[in-house]
Amino acid sequence: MMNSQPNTIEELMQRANDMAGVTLGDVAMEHNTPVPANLKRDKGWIGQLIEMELGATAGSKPQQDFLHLGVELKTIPIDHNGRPIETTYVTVAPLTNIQGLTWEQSVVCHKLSQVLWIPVEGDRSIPVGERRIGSPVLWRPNANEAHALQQDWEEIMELITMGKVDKVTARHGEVLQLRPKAANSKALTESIAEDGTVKLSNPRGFYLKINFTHQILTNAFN
DNA sequence: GAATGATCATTC
DNA sequence: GAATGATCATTC
Repeated sequence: MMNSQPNTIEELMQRANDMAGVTLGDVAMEHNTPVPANLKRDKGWIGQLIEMELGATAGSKPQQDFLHLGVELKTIPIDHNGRPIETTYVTVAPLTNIQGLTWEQSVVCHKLSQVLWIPVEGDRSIPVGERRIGSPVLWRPNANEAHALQQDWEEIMELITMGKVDKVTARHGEVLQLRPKAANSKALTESIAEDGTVKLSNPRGFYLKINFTHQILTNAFN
């Protein structure tokens, strides 16, 4: 069961605000969806449940969840202090055909231009169905945040362009990092070699670091 | 394999 | 306890 697409940001925010304080179990019941005992084999379950509730366009397209509203949806697990428990996946990193690609043209920039954050209790000691949804945060990066993101993105993409993708670790970047994003460490995709030819590497994704998303949530509630 | 949704689990 | 590298389910 899927709610209809919201027509305006106001409508989207009203739905998001209506979820605040509600448990995942309550939302799941509305959608006749069984609640998993844990997320080991259902890592995307919460995200997909919230998509149903808010009427996000289901699909695997590399674009914002609410394209007509210019909004990307992200659920984010938080601990009892409101600090994010996990980094936030943004998108797959392009490893080929990237000559001339600018920050402004990048999928990272587009997806992060406006994000609706839905905090959800993520402590593993709380049964999934009893975890409560928090107050939503509609965020647009301010000048400092946009600059930090662009800096990291440009530094990482430069290394990829130079054929050094396999030398980039999660330690690169202040707010944005590159990490594996694949079924497992054996998965391969084309990338650029140091001599400019094509080679194979483990697919990577861009992730937002915890300190960055924590600041976003903190700024919104203070 | 590639894209979505992410969290798990081992290592620091 | 936090962060990095590894992994899971699903769709096409």
